[in-house]
Parts: sequence; structure tokens; C-alpha cells
Amino acid sequence: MSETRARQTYHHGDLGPALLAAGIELAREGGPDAVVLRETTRRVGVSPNAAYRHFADRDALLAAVSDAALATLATAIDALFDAIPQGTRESVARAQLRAVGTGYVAFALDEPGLFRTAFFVSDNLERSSAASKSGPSGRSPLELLTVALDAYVASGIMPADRRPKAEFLAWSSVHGFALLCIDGPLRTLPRDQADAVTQRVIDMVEAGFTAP
Amino acid sequence: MSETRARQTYHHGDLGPALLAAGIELAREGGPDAVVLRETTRRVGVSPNAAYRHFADRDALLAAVSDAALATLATAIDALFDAIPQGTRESVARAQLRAVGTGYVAFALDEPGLFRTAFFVSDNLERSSAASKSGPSGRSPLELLTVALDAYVASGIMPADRRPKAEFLAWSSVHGFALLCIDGPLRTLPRDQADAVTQRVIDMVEAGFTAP
DNA sequence: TCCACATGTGAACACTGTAAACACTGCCAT
DNA sequence: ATGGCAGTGTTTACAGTGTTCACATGTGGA
Repeated sequence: MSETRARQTYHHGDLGPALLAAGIELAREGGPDAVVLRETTRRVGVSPNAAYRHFADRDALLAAVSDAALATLATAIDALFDAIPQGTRESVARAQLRAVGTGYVAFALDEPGLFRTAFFVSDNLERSSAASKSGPSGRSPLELLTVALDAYVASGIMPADRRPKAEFLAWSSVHGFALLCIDGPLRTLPRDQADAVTQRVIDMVEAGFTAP
Repeated sequence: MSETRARQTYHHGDLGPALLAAGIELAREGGPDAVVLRETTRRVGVSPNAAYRHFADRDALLAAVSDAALATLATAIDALFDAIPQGTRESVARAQLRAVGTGYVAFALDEPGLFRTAFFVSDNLERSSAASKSGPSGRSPLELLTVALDAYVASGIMPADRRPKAEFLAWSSVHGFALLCIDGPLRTLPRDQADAVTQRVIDMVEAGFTAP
């Protein structure tokens, strides 16, 4: 928004971040496919090739946008973590897991374009601990989930032998549900109902972790 | 494969299905992005615009490929259904749910390109009962899941008040897990381990349906 | 001061989807 | 048999994309 008018200097001065911001806006509006290199530079008021001084490819730009989207998600979950009231270790652990799931789906519903972009780049969860994907606490979404599950074990809710790969069980359910809500058959589900079913999804995950 | 050599007649004679087959092959090799209209016609040995006599646009071709992929998935699950041994209503119901989940993830692992294409077209699960998406039994994957869950209620495993929207809980978990395995951090997990975790995902879903 | 280096530009290429006008062919009614 | 007509495939063309190469323009450090 600060660069809509034609700039006066030949050099932009802050092109990298400006391109990233424009890319994020495009992703917000239309998902990963919408982050088109030429359109990004157009919005910033610069020639298409200028982008290549700051990003190797279109894919590199998209990856940076994806990281930013992931960081936004992490920030949203961080906020829910901070709002968890004091209590027993068990109640805190349960609240943390619920916060991750709830924040995750809420982000997908509030920002579907960013959400799809966050998980479009395939290796984005592999090296998922990069700072560029983290919120204020310095933790990526997957790391926040790990925190919650470790608390599950520490507080005795979950037997230790179930802990390995548990994050993937939880992540699968919530991620799949989020996709169903924004792209799939649950697309037309009213928001309040979607929130209610989200809680059932989390209930299911909890049951899977605690049942015999 | 039958049309690799230049055809002799001006008219192809079977272009629609040939284009669909070429599109499926492209999807198998590289997912939805790889089904490129011009490349599809090229493989069939025909000019790009010939496709427009059979498909409204590239999206229509992609939708047809997507339907075919879904039908292939349904066929795979059908086969697992048929292999379920006789038994109590409860054991059959449990085996059916497990067959849907197992077949679903196995298809994603065996044919990641087709799997991604199947669920790329967004409205593909909305009007999900179309015959073009079904296997030999005439049921689409989502309908097969519905059958299994109805059997859960009928055999008394699942309380009837939990039945509404239960297919979405199950679908979320399995679909999310499949995505994790082909695109996400579980991409490098050896096949046998992936199969093992798949069973844990299904265990979790079962627990969520039966627990208090 | 001046010049090396970083940064932005221009023209060009190969690709894509798609539209409009044209060409060929097989079939049906005369 | 013989038109002609509807269906099918082709040609040409255009707008849009990512990307490369050569060039222009500033800016900071010696």
C-alpha cells in the first residue's frame, strides 16, 4: 500500500520485503496459484525481472510467502496458548492440545488462501523449525503441537508408549478436517457448526490418545 | 499407447476417451499440474484445439481425470470390501471401516499423482455420488465410508447420536494422514511403517466412535 | 573522486490456455 | 449417386506466464 504510487528513485530501497508483502496479499486473495511473479512485481511498481535480484525463482518467492503464512498461524496459536488459565498440569495439557487444533482450523477458515499456501510448498514441514515459520514464542505450529503432546505424557494423560508419532495422528485429523472445510464438502457448513465439529474432531483425537 | 504413431485418417475416431487416457497418464506422472492441455493432445497426436471438441476447457478435462481417479480409488476399496470374510455384523462393520481407511491410504501411497488429482477439483466430493466416480459396486469412496459407518450403528458399535457427520471425522483423519505421507513430513517414512501408522490412525478413529 | 557492485530495466524466448476461421470427412436425405 | 450438412480436426493468432541476457542506473567505499 505504501508503493502504489510510482516511486521517485530508481532504486526501490526495500524491494525484497515489499515483494514478499505483495505476494502474501496475493496468496490471501487467491491461494498459491494466485501468487504470480509478474503480478507481484506489478503491484510493487517494478519490472518483472527485478524480483530475480531477491528471489531465485517464482518458487522461492512462493516458499517465502508460505513461510510467512506458517508464521502467522504460529502466532495465532501462540495467542491461544497465552490465554490458557492456570490449572493442573493435566488441564493445561488438554487446553494446549485444544488450542492447537482450534487455532489451526480457525486459521484455515479465516484465511483459506494463506492456509492453502502455507501447506502448498511440500518441504515446508520437513525443515519445519526454521525461525521464518515461527510465531513470537519462536515455535512453529508443529513444534507447538509437540509441546502439547509432551505435556500429555508428562501429566500422565497419555501413556509414554503412545507418544511416538502421536503428533502425526493429531495433525492428520485436524489438517484433513480443515481441508474439508475450505475445499471439500464441508465448504458450505456455517461457521458455528464448523467450530462445533472441530471440537468433536479434537475429542476424537483425545479419545485415541487416552483410551485403553 | 495405441496412438503413438501418426494416425492415417483425418478423424481420430475415439479422441475423447484417448484424451482422457492421456490426461490420466499425465496425472499419474505428475499430479494435477501436469495435466496440461497441449501436452495431452500432443501425446495423442492431435492439434491442441481438437480437445475443445470434447472438453469445454482444461478444467473440464481435469475434472474428468479427477473423476476417473476417484473411480479407481473406489474400485480399490471395493476389492477390499469383497475380501472381507463372513462374521458377526460387528466384525464385518469394523473390517469395512478398516478397509476404507487402509485402501484410501494405500492408494495415496501407490498413486500419489492420481490421489492428488482426485481431490484437487474442489467440488469433487460435493456431487460425489456421480457414477463416473464409482467403482464396480456403483459407490463412490465417500459412499463406501457411509456404508461402513451405517454398519457401525446397525451393529451397535456406535451410538446413533454420534452418527451425524461421523464420515467427516473419519475422512479427515485418513485424508490428512495420506497427505502427510505423500507431501508432508512423513514423505520419507518407509512403506511398512506408513502402513503401521495407518492402522493407528484407524484405531484412533474407532476409539473416537466407541469411547464414552 | 571514481569505480565496483548491487539493483532495476528492456527485449526476447518458450511455453501455456483459448478463440476464430478454415478444412476435411462421413453420413443421411434426396 | 449425389448433394450438403453436421461433426471433427487444423491453422493462425493473441494474451499471459516464467525466465534469461544484455544493458542502465544508482550508491557506498577506496
